[in-house]
Amino acid sequence: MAMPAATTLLAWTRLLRAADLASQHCAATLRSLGLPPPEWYDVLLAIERHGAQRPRDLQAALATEQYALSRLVDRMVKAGLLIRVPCPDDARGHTLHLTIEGRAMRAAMWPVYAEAIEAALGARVVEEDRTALARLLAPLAEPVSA
Amino acid sequence: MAMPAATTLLAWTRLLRAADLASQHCAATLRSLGLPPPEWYDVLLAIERHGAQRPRDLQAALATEQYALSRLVDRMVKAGLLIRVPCPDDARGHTLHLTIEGRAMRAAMWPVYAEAIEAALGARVVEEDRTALARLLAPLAEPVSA
DNA sequence: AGCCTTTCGATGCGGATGCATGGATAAATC
DNA sequence: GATTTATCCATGCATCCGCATCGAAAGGCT
Repeated sequence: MAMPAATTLLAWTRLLRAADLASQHCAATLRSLGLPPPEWYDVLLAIERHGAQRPRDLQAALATEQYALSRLVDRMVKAGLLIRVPCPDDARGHTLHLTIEGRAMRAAMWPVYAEAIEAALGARVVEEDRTALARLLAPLAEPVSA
Repeated sequence: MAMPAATTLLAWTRLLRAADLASQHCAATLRSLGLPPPEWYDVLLAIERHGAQRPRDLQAALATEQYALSRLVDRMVKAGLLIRVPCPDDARGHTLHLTIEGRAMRAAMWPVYAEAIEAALGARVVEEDRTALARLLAPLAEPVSA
């Protein structure tokens, strides 16, 4: 029942609040322009960068839950941005490919996403402090058990 | 369509990931012991500290959405931790009071919550860095428009 | 007083999440 | 090669969230 240090509590509340505000701002900005939420961008980008992938690989890369990704892919397939192609050497799985529309959507989202990130973070913290922030957050961006 | 600086993107991803991991760890720890989620603690603490309050005050203090708080209070009332008392000078509203059980629940949650925070943050970042982190996150813990 | 605007809090509805589980295939073990 | 175990992905179910909106009561204005 050790009471955490005051600095721990302060850092804790600010960390959670800052991340919440930032992601909210970003999601709201995309939404206000009729664009899909940030997660969609992350999926589209991952596939565009590293080629067609299987769900389990995306799952690891994006640090998302298995069922959450499964349903996210469902929605993106339904929206015509992704297609599921049966995996030749593993009948359990499939690979996820971008459609033309998927590629176009990623391109359309980027300027908006980038602008939102800039507004939420870049424009509010100077370069030097962003570097320090990234360094301090590095250990926290790894799983707790590790 | 300005591309954010590399340091901005790095800080961005780490911020979101760190907060997600931290809050996940905390929620999972409470849940594994059959305790309510962190938001419940925040409500209980706010009322215990500052006395009975109206929803709109809690809403400001906890930075939560109006409808989210409304339903959160519903659940907590149903669980017997809170009661809604009609407001004498404003027939639209009511004040939220802790029950005995509510007080007991807050006390029961604290050691677990504290331990989870310590594990997720306190034990992974030294005092000096926690202070720096809190300072760097300060501007980001304010609404984006401000 | 009578209206208009604002504030307070709840809620219907569609959609997303978390948890657990299921069905199918692949890999390992014997 | 047959049986067990592990992996891959989907899904039923309950809960929770987000958005919009609503009814009721205050507060302002003329």
